[in-house]
Formats: sequence, C-alpha cells, structure tokens
Amino acid sequence: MLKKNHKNSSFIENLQAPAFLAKSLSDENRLRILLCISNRKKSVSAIVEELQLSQPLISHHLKELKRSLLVKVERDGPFIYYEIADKRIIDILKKLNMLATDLLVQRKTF
Amino acid sequence: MLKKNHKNSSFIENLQAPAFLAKSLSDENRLRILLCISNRKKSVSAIVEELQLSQPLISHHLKELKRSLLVKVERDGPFIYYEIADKRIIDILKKLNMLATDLLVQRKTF
DNA sequence: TGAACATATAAATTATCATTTATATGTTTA
DNA sequence: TAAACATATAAATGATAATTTATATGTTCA
Repeated sequence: MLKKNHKNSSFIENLQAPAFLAKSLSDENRLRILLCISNRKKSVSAIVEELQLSQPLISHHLKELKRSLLVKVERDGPFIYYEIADKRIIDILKKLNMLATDLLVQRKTF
Repeated sequence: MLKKNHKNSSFIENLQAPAFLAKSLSDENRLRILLCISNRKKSVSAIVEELQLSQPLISHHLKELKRSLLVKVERDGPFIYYEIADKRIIDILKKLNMLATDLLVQRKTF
C-alpha cells in the first residue's frame, strides 16, 4: 500500500518554523558563535575573545540564538555559559555548506 | 590513527556560503515556492496561481532564489519555467522542520 | 558597602529586505 | 505590425535587522 501523499508529505503547513530557524542561521557571526560553542559550553567573554567581536554584539546574537532555541544558557556565578542546544544544528550547517559548494561547482560546469 | 582535527574540521572558513543559503531559506514565501517546484518545473503564472501571491512578488523571490542558485530556469516560448536546483534542499528543509519541532518540545518539557 | 568584573539592555544609526504599485520587456499570433 | 499575454524590472514604502556606543544590571570579593 502506498503512503498517503497529499502533495509533499512531511510539511506544507508550518513553513513558518523552518523559515524562522533558517533566519537565525542566516548571519555569519551567529554561525561562528554556534560553531564556537558546538563542542562545549563557553562563557560570553570566552566567545568574545575567540571571535574578536564586541561584547554587546555577541550578547545581541546570543539573545537571538536563545530566542530561536538554538542555544542553552546556564549561569555559574558571574559567568553565563552558552552551549549549542542540539548537535543536529551542526549537521544542517555542514549540509548547507556542501550544498553551497556543489551549487557553485555546477554553475561553473554548465 | 585519528583524523586531523583542527577545531571543527569540515569548515571554519567559508561560513559566508552557508549563511547566504540560509538567508535565502529564511522567507516563508520562498519556502512555499521551493516546495511548489520541488517535483517538477512550473511556469511563473502556475506558481502565482498556486500560491496566491502577486506576480511581481513571485518574480522577485524567484530572482532571489536564482541568485542563490537554488533554482534552475528554462524558457519555453513566452513561459519561463523554474525548477528546484537540487533535491537536497528539500532534505534540509525537512531537517530544519524536525529540529524546530523537537526544540519546541524540549522547551516545554524542561 | 563599594570597587571590579561579567553580561545585558537601550538608544541611535545604517543597511537590508519584503511588499506594493506602476511600467517595461519579450513572445506569440492574428 | 499591433494586440494579447507572460514575465521582469523599477520605484516607493514600510518593516526588520546588524552594528556601535553608552549605560544598566547582577555578581564577587576585599
């Protein structure tokens, strides 16, 4: 028996959610932050130093990442630690990167 | 022998490319267009009718999708047909959608 | 408590973007 | 060639977002 296939199975409705996530992933500085905290949690100051961006800018982007649920937050004394909320975020970034590479190659090939 | 792991292997440089793709995926109307042309090529007017958006708006988003290489274009007489450039785009959208769902569940669970 | 530090927030500025309205370009056919 | 149609483009507008600068909040420790 065939799978019920009301045009494009998985979704149709709810494109708002993936669009919202994609928007959060659409800024290069936010991607740098996500990679930076993908292996272990880090304090804001550690991120600031590692990425060489201003502290308010990092805080602003962290707030956005928190709003889209892409990071987890944890306080320890005066420090606030941020960590990636789900490893699949990195998988998706890798796929986006591979896709971008291939699309560019294809464009030049034809 | 362990894989050479200069922090975050796959990328570090070139976050510009995935950020750019993500930006193109960050608009709900563009996602609707991509889904709409994911199975077969369609003319602009067909897309306009199916999605119930104005013709200039559809054209504008198609131009953006073309700029980011996410669609292929083909002319046939007066009609211009657009088609998704790579099926992996849909995979990525599905993954984004699943991730969004799970992140929301996790937020409510804890 | 007050000084030092870590982080967040607010205000201001600039840039980017989605949408609408109006018009132009390109193609077919009578 | 002119009319009808398909699509693209341009201009205008309003909304959103990134960044900077300045300041506030919250924590520790002497």
